[in-house]
Amino acid sequence: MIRITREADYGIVLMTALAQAEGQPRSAALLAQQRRLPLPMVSKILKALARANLLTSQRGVQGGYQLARPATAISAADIIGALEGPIAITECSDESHDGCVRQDHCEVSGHWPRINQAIHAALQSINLLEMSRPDPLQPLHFHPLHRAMTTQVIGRLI
Amino acid sequence: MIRITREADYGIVLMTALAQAEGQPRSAALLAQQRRLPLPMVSKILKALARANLLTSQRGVQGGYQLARPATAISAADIIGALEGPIAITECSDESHDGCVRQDHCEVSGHWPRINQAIHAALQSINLLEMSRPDPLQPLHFHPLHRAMTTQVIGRLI
DNA sequence: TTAATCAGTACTTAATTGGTACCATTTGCT
DNA sequence: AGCAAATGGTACCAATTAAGTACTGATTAA
Repeated sequence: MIRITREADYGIVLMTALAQAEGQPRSAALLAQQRRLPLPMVSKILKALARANLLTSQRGVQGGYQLARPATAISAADIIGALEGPIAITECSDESHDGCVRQDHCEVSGHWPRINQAIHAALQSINLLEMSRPDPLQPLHFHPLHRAMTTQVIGRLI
Repeated sequence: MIRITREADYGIVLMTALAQAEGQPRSAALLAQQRRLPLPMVSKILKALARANLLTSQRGVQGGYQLARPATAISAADIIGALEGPIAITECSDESHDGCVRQDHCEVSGHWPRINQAIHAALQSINLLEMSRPDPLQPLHFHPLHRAMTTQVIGRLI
């Protein structure tokens, strides 16, 4: 129903791998191998995370990436935000709103910030340590949201 | 950072218009004109909302659409879910997870449901009546989330 | 000096979205 | 009965975006 890009998805996978590395630097190649992700993508994503100051990088032999802060101080919102940039939930929510031709007729524009904030708060409430722990609260294939949506939207499975 | 489709965006605009119609049926053409949206899109969206039982429809002359329930009983999650279908936030979160080749190496898969639920709860906490009211709490062009992301992601404006 | 590693950018291909067109069906009105 | 106003359904095209690849440059430790 709401999508993040695969880049952000992979980003979280990689960040959890680094969280489990306990401060040891890990090369892009090793992480790609561990998580079975294509190396060029891994490389690209790690670079972006480093530029967003979520990772520190060390070049050269024995170099690699490590978390820039403790895992508890990195949220899902941090990671997703770093990889997807400041694209808000609708077009009206970014600065180009000033040019929105429907501005005068759009009664909800003032309410999107509230929705955005709610989502942002939800993502910020989940930190990397929580995501890195195995032992999820729920069995692996139980997806409550998905089921809820499936029953609601009859016959429109994509 | 997280996106919904324009279809869902328009959907909320149209639902607020219908909420303000106070039970009077409104035709797709009228709504398109009022909100300055392309008629074919409006038509398509209203049809989907009716199929999801958020609207009732009346064919023929003087027909149109109206809310199937009170505005307080319709949430942002309902509307977005009806229009975007049960696409969860990542691929791993839908039923095809069973075939996910990275399953054994993906440590976060058990945590996505938690994230999805958090977002779903956030969207469900906002109902249509709130969205339909003018008088937003904040001035029209103040977008806290966007600013936060902008400062966080330096040099990667898209 | 050499090999490992990160940094940056440009490019190609595939998928998705936004939007349109068309025709069928239903219904009220004259 | 017939007409016009509506919704219902489906198929389709074009434009945008995302996913993934390739290549070249810069840095560092041994």
